Amino acid sequence: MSKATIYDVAGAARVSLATVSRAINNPEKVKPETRERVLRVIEELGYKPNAFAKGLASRKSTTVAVLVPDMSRASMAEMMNGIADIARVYKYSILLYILDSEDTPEEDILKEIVAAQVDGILYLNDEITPKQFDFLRTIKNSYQIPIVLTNTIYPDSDEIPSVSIDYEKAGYEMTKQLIEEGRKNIYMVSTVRKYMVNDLKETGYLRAIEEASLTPKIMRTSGRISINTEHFNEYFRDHKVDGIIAVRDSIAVSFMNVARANGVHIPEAISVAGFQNTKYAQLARPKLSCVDVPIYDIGAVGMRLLTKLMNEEVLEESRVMLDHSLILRETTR
Amino acid sequence: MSKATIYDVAGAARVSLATVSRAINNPEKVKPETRERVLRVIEELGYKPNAFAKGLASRKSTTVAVLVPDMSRASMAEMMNGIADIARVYKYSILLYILDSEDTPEEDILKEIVAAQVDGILYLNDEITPKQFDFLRTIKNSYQIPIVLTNTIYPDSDEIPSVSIDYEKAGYEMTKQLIEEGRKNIYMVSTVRKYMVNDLKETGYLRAIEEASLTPKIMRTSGRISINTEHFNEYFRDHKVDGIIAVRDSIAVSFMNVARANGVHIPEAISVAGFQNTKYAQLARPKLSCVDVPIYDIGAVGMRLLTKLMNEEVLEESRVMLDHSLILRETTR
DNA sequence: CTGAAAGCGCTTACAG
DNA sequence: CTGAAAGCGCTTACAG
Repeated sequence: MSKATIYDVAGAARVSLATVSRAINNPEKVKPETRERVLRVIEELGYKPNAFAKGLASRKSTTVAVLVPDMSRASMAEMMNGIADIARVYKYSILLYILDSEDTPEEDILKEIVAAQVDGILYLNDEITPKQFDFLRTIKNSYQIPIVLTNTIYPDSDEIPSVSIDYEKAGYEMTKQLIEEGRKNIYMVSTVRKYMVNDLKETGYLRAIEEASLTPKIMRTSGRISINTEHFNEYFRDHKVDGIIAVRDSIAVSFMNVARANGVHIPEAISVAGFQNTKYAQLARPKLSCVDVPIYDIGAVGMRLLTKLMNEEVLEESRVMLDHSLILRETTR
Repeated sequence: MSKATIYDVAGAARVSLATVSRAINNPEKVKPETRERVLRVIEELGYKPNAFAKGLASRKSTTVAVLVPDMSRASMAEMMNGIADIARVYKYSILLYILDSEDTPEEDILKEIVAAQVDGILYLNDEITPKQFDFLRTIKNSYQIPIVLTNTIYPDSDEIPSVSIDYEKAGYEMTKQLIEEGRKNIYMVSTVRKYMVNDLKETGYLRAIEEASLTPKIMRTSGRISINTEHFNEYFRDHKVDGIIAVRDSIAVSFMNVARANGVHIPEAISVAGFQNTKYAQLARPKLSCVDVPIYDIGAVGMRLLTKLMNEEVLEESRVMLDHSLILRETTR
């Protein structure tokens, strides 16, 4: 039961270890009979090449690093599913690096990744700061490690390929939807921290609002429910609101709760929409209208793109935008 | 910027590569002056040992495999955070293996893990079937790889250490709580599939129900919202219900939605409770009462336990139960 | 305390 | 098509 080595296989198949290696990695270079004999022995012995020896000798790891700045988001898990499924198809292993949201010692991570000799990197988050982007660019340029941004886009630069949906367009469309419902005082509820993707949603929102000659109103909240509650309460006292587009489903639901507590009916008085189509949206009452983001697919396509890059194939496009759709349920009319 | 090797360091520090290796791994075995000189050079060159060479030579990978049968659960992400934080402290890397829920070719995964030479394995899920348990036992015994079960317990066997809360007790306590509220027709809403942890919750429920001489009523649902809805509707037609304990928060919320649609008031007519204290529970209206599971801690303690095992330390206890608590919000009275 | 050398299990030109 | 041999970058007894 202890692991067989390539020598064991070579001995049992009466060939040299070089032939065993070839039978595995370049089957076409070895005579069919020999190959089959070797493969049979491999099967019998349950042989599997030692990943370290292989990595050391070949300088390739068939491993990708997945950098996750923050695992706490619900969508991360689903994206990981997409990544893992494709990784399995292409025989890549996944090394997971969770970056602390605040004090990320990026130098250390960099060293770790380099030492681990990963063949590629997937950066998966809707937030990416200029500093983080520079960090990724350094890795890419200094060590020639291909990188794909997953579910985010870095503006004004095609240096690092990305996979996401067209968040600007999605923001535009959802805003347009509320405008067509006759809403005049539409707020976008965005986040305090600088999230690239939320910026795009805002841009889309602003475009639609301007086209309709309405007044743009952007409200920024923290992600924390307790703080939001107070924040929203204020708005009900001081402002006129008849439409809300939140950058996340959970924020939209949080808003609805406050609205209800203030005796406001949804969607009669206010239309509400979110982003992502999470379980929160389905579980909420009334059921939340939102932008559906194909998060599994984003992960899967991102990983697929990375395999191409690692294979040194040429990409047709460096910014892949998957299709999204508006799911209109009960919080819009 | 291309990676320095141990030879570069040795050359620059005017020592042999053996000394460099010792300065890193067994600092006490090298004279302070020499050590400092070496360490300074390492710093200057930005040297980081090649993980493959190190793994190959030492037969240790400082890598742990995290086996995740299903990434889609919200709690998984939070548990991963706990694991990753502790892994970082002890300098372990994380290799992520997501098992397909259905057709897991366990043999393949086994081979991969063995080939990857991981030092330890974390199995993280609330479900573990006898088959999966046997699989883990095989790995443990045949390859001497330490394993820790995270957020699950395998009954009647201490062979594999585990970290979780006392789900039986939690189930008991929550049931007791509803009984003390005067509820007589308390249902436990559990899952169709065989989840070990849910079995424990049921056991606790049954114990409390029996003690109070009530009739136990276990309803099994799938995890899917649409199916649940129909299922719950039936219950309202045909059964008397005044208490619901769902094995997951999301199921509890789903139930509440159906209750409301049937004109039933919560908590006046029915007390409802869930498990986990997820964001669903906080976002729901009325706010859901539930058992709080310290999921981050479970991950962290699980990883910590694994480091001890990998270090061949003796464990004081092989079943670690962390504290839980009942959070009584608005769905109980 | 330090160095020379073997060895970890593979891949890959280089011959044949 | 196949084999002998060097080499990947480390660790670790073994001497000294």
